[in-house]
Amino acid sequence: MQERSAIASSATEDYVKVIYSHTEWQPEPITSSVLAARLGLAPSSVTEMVKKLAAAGLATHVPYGAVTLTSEGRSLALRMLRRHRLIETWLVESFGYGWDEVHDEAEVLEHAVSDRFLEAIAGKLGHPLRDPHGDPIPRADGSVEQPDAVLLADAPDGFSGPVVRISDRDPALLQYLGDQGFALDSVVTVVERRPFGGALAVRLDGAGFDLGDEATRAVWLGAGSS
Amino acid sequence: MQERSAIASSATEDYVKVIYSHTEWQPEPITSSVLAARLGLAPSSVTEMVKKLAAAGLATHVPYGAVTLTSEGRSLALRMLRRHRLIETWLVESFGYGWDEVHDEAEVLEHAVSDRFLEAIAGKLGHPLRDPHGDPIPRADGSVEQPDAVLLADAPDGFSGPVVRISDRDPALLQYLGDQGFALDSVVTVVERRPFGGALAVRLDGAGFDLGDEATRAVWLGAGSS
DNA sequence: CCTATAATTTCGGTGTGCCGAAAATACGTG
DNA sequence: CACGTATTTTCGGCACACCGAAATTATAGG
Ligand SMILES: [Mn+2]
Ligand SMILES: [Mn+2]
Ligand SMILES: [Mn+2]
Ligand SMILES: [Mn+2]
Repeated sequence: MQERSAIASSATEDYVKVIYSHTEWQPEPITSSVLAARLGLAPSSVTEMVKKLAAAGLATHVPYGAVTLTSEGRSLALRMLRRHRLIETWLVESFGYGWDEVHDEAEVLEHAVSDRFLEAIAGKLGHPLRDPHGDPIPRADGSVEQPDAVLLADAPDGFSGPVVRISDRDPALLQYLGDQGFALDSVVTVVERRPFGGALAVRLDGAGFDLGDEATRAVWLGAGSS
Repeated sequence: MQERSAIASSATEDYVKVIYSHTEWQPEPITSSVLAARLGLAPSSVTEMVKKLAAAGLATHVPYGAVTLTSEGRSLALRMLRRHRLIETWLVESFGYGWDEVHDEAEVLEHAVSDRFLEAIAGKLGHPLRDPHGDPIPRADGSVEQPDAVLLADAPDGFSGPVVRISDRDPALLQYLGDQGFALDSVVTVVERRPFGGALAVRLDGAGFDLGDEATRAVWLGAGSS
């Protein structure tokens, strides 16, 4: 019999959360260096910690290869994402935070609130299934509704569809896009791809924008039409 | 020029909080061993940590003597007590927690919430000045209203006064007292002290109780009459 | 197939906060 | 005032999570 799922440190919680969420909207498995970059840590630190995750039965790791979660690791990750995203939603709904202001606060609170408290806010919010950025909120039983979506950067000319998700990694970008009128469910149409790796021209509510690489790699569009 | 008040670790925050609150209702300064007991740590750990607090300018310590806070330590303590007690109040008022259920959750959250968040809940609560246990909530500017009070164990026979504070250290005791009808502002009268270190007979809302040592050392009464 | 380069891991080391055992100190009693 | 006891401190050590430098491994181009 192995270690009965012991209480994870907040470092452990952050690792599995990042490992899981990396493959949420894209299939590419995560490598040590990407994991290090996302966590803001040195690669050597990550290698060591990943070994500990493996020893704890949360991850598997082929040396020099990708890091994958075990089913136990996945359920811890889903638990943490539920926490993170419910807290973000609650900060927006109940405290008037902007969608560009919630991430850092949630990043800390997700490790601190009790299950009782978390389920209380889930109830107050009516058990929402997506957070302010369109990321799916796993249910308490670990099930998730993952929407089909196309990265705006990959959408063909003429494609049109609702905004399904905007990555919350860069608050400044979120604020910019919010100011421009981008919101979940607003419909975006790809007008034209400027030549030589230039910007992507899109239309939103009748208005036109040129979006750079960073922006088009942060926005996902749902089932639409070409 | 010394270290500009650096961000304190949650260990540091807990130490100054306990040091300060020990002299809140009683004048006796705190010693290493009492501090260790309150924190649930070994005395040797406390000695070392107190040295670090002193080095950080938060406390002063006469070897083999008492631990005292500097003004900087005191203001950090007040900041933490404001956090702890506002969070406790909020859990009771907005989440239906019982007064015996809030302490542990607050103990964690006090280190995690941002100032913005804390002041938001303070506003929602109407800037209360005492928590569910009667402990004063310091204002954001660091000022406190400390009520005059007598420990029930020290009150003379015939003394009568409103409950001003009940220590939140023992949840089981809080629950018991709550079940018996004890609440802030309910009036308690000391009837008689049973001989040979026995219980203390009190009256509350017409009903009589015999309270043991632990209970009478946890309840404070306000200005009353003999 | 061989090698240069980039990614990854290993290794020695750090800071924080904790512990138990042993040594030092304080203090009440005789 | 001296001594035994209780308190406090010192000391060596540990767990956790991190780092940079050096060593190792993968792999892509020639
Ligand atoms: Mn987020
Ligand atoms: Mn989010
Ligand atoms: Mn409390
Ligand atoms: Mn309290």
